[in-house]
Amino acid sequence: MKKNKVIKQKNCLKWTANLHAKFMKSLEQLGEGRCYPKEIVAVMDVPGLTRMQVASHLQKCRFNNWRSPEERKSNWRLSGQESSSESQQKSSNRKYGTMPRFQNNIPNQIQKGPEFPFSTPNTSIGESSTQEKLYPPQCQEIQTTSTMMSDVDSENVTSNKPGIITSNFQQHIAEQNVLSKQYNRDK
DNA sequence: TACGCAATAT
DNA sequence: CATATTGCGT
Repeated sequence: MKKNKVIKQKNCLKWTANLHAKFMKSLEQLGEGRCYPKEIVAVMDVPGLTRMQVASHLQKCRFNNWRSPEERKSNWRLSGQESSSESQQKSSNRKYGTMPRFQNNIPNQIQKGPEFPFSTPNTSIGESSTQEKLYPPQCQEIQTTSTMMSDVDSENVTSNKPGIITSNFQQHIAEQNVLSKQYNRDK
């Protein structure tokens, strides 16, 4: 036997807003109904990224819009509230290459806002009547994703340092690297 | 084969 | 909790 497979790493890819943005961009680029994980990976051209990871993330995105870990940090309260609405698709069609909700419009107009939505409600807890996005039984809301433009940088959890800074002019804070090791081992 | 998704594992 | 991995159906 030979020893190989040194490149076998079990990296827990950290889906940051940046990476996620690129991910979405690729989706739009490919087009609706054509976002195959393989293609996505190809267009993303991110070394280290495997089809599985994309597929896994894609799954979550499809189900719900997926909230970035950073955002998730902000609102984490309340519970319950569920709606029992179901829609059945009577299509034995395979939902291939479907995108998560909304899906950007066709590449017709790029939202280029010289402004950035700045919200600084980061003072503490307390108020937080954030408008929750409820899913009406039938219509879905369309939300425009913030058009972010930044380079790509693959973040490897393996001894990766925040060396790469989002060297850009107007870029919001860099990605925090608060690695919280949450090891919850139940007995 | 590859994708989609549920369940499951870490 | 988030992501990876596995398994099954299509």
